[in-house]
Amino acid sequence: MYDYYQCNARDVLCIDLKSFFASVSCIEKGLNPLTTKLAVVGDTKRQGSVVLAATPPLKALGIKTGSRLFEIPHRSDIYIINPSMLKYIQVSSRISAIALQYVAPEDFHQYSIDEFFMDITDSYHLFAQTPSHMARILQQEIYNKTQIFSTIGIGSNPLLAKLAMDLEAKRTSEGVAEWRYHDVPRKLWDVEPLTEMWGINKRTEKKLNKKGIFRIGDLAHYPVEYLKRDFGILGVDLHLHANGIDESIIRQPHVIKGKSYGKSQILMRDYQFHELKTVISEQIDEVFYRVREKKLYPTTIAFTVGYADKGGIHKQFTKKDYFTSTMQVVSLIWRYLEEYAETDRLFRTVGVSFSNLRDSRLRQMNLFEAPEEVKREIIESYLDELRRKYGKEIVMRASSLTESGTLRLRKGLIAGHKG
DNA sequence: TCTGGGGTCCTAGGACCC
DNA sequence: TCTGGGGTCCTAGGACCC
Repeated sequence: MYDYYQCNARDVLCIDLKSFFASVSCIEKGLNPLTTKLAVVGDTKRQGSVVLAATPPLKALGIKTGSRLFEIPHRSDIYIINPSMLKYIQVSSRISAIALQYVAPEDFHQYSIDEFFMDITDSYHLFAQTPSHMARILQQEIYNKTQIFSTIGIGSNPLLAKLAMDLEAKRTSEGVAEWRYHDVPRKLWDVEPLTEMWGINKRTEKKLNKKGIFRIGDLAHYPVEYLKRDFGILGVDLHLHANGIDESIIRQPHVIKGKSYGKSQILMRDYQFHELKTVISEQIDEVFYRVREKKLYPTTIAFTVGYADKGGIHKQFTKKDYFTSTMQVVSLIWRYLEEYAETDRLFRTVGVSFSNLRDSRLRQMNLFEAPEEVKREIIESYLDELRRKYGKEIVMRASSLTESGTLRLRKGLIAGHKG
């Protein structure tokens, strides 16, 4: 047993916007999310497309996030629509702004587009009697101003707040639940299967089951040294989390270790090998544009291509200096693929990712750098200006106009979704 | 009836240096 | 000459999140 008196004792809220994409899309159409059957899917034209969000009445029919479009029954009372990412981002920002009326920015953490944390320890007194009261005030205000329902978990640390939200608040009609350390044995330890808990998915569950661990309580009582031996740091985290312990404090955000920017796509059809070069170029162009906007250059670039049936190639390259142009990266990748890809097979997925980013402002001009390189950089920065002025898609490579180009199709898409 | 897209973190093993 | 060991960087691959 742990001495919970030694642990963080804060008042943290974890707020989840209920069926967010689906709700926003309903509201946009003047429909009520609580009574309408609506699903937002990645792309309505693809039968295999995944469901990104579904309203509660549709979920009641067995359709959930991750279901496939072809699993949704053909019925006149079911709406199936494409995402409107711009709209979702707008609504999400409005809601975050509401939350920021109640905490200082450093006590606020946006976890994803539809989930955020607030440490209200120092501020809730100004607005409410108790943390739970504060949660209800916030929930009500979000609803009044946006028509979006939220579920809120309250806990003594971010983990307990998240667990309270996932495992209890979501299942109640009011959508608020509070978990303190003393609730852990009663509320957390009976949880089963293990995948119910944040941080445990199928693979880990399987490995834990082999050890005879089936409930979170089993995990909490399993000797931590064995978990450490078999799972490393993750094993220690599993042990602590099963005991409700999480020492992170929102005001001291952890530094992200290896930030990366990437772009990946599942292609609309199977591609032949020679067609890939265009797509890869487009992706690299886009990611370069994004990192340049942040005044960064990558020292490591990675790419993945997946065959249509199965398997694929993943490779990363690191350059002491750093990569500065699309051409440079494309030719490196292409040379590799020409040598190692099975060029007579068909391809279905492509992705690139940049990491190990360096601040370009610190850049020292390398006197030995090929003049061609410098020229390309100048050209790219000029094109960036055009992109900023007229939008990312205004500048297309000539190859994008060929059959294999995807840019024209993607025009009007944001974050890979139809906007 | 294959296929969302964007991320983060961890580990193991090899290369290389002192 | 069968031998040391630690630090750092890099790559591949796995796992999980929303």
